[in-house]
Amino acid sequence: MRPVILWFRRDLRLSDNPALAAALKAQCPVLPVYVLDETPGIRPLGSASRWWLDKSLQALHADLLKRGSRLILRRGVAADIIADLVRETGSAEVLFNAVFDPAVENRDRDMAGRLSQISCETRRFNGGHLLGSDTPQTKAGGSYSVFTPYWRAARAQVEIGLHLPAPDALPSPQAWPVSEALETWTLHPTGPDWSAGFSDWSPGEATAARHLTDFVDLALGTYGQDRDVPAIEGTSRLSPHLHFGEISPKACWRAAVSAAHRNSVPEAQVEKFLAELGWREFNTQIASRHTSLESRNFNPAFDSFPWREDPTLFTAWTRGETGYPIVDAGMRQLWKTGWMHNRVRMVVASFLTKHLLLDWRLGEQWFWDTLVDADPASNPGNWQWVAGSGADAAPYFRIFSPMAQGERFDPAGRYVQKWVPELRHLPAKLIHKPWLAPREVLMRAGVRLGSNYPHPVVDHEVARKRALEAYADLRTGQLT
DNA sequence: TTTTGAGTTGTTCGA
DNA sequence: GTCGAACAACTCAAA
Repeated sequence: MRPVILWFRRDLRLSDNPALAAALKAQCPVLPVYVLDETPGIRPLGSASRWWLDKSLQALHADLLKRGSRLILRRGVAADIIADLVRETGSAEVLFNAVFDPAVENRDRDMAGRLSQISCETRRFNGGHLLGSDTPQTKAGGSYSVFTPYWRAARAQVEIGLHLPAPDALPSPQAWPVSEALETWTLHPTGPDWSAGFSDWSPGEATAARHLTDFVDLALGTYGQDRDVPAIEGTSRLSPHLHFGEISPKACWRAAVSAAHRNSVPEAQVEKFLAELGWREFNTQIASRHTSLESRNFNPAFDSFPWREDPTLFTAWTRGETGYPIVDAGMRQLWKTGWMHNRVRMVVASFLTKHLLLDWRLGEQWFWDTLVDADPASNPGNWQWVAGSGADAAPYFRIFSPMAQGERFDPAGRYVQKWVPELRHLPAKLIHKPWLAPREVLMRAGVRLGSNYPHPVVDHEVARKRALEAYADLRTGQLT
C-alpha cells in the first residue's frame, strides 16, 4: 500500500490537525515529515525561533514515538525534498496544513504541479487559522484594510467545528526513510549559548494545552485590564505556541467561549481575547495580499520618510541602554527571554521609530531575530502599525511618552526593578525618570547616571517635536 | 454617486 | 485635579 506524507510546517501538534485527520482516514501508512526549509524567498527563521523549533520538534517526535510513529527530518529546498521523498517512498499523497503567506502558497502550488506529474496528489487544509482563504469581502468586493469592520464581518464567519482529538496510533510504513539528526541542524545556540533566560518556556503541544487552560482559569476573567500590566501575567503568552501551531487558534477560541458559557468569565473579557486572535487573522489576511511587508511600506507615502541613520543609537536601543527605564526593561526582557510584553512592545517600537526616527525595518528585523513568537505576518504588521505606515495604523501624532506609559502601566515600578536591577532601589515615583531624581536620592539608590545607568539618549520633548515635524514634512512632500 | 460616521492600545495644553 | 480639544486631516466601509 502506498503511504501518504504528512508534511508538518507551522502545525507541530497531533490534535486539531485536519491534515493529520485526513491522513488517518486514508488508511494508509503515514510518513510524518518536517523540512527545515531553505527555499529562496521564504524568510529563514530568526535565532530565537530556531531555539523554539528545536524543542518543539523534539516534543513532536516524542509524541509520535508514543504512537508507534516517528518524525522524518530533512533540510533543504522544501519542494525538492518532498519530491525526493515521494520518489523514495512511492507516496500517493502529500497532506499539509496551509500557511497563508504568498511566497509559501506559490511554492506549494508549484510543488503540487510537479508532484502530479509523478502521480502524487496534494491536499491542503486549514489548520492554522480561524478563517481559511475565504476571508470576508467588503460590500464593494474588496478585502478589508481596517480592523474593526474586518473583525465584525470575520467574527460572524468563524466556524469552529468539532475538536479533533490526537490519534492513539499512526500506521507505520514497512520501512522508514532516512532522517537527519536534529542535533546536526544546530538550532540550539552554541558558542555562546545565550538561551539560559529562555528556561521558563516549554515548547510542545502538551504544555501549550496546559498553558491555555491555566490562562483561561486564572487570567481571562481580568484580561481586559491586566493584559496591559507588564509586571503581572495578564496576557496569554500563547503567541509562540500559536506561531508554531502547537495549539490551534480554534482550540483557543473554544476554551475562551466555553468559559463564557459556563459564566466563569464575563463576555466582554472573552471578546477582548477573541479580538486578539482576530488581529492575528487580520495581519495574516493583509500579508497574504501584500508581499514583502517586512521590507515594503503598506502605505507607500512612507517611502519618502526621512529615517535617520545612527548605528550607535540603534545599538543603545537593542541593548536596553537608552536611559528610559521602561524601554530598557522591555529590550532586556526580550534579549534574556525571547519575549516581550505586548504593552512594552508598543512603547519600544514607538521609541525607535518616533523618538529616535530610526527605520521601523531595523526594529522589525531585531524582533524577528530575538522573539520566540516572531511571525512573518504579525511582526511586520505590528511594526508598521506603530510606525504609522501600516494597515489601519496608529496616527502619527500618537507618540508614547516612556514616562507616562511607565507610570500608568507599571506604577510600582516592579517591571523596571526586575529587568533594570541597577534602578531597583529608586522610589517608585522616580523610577521611570531617574534623571529627575535629586542627587542624594540617586546616591542612596546606588544610581550613577552616565556611569552605571545611561543618561537619556534623546530628550523626550525635543524628540517628540522633531517626530511631529517629520510627519508634517511627509505630508507636504506628498502634496508637492 | 454622495454622504456620513468611525477608526486597538496617546499626549499635551489650557480652561 | 479634571476635562475637552488639538494634534492632521484621511481613508475606509456602508448606507
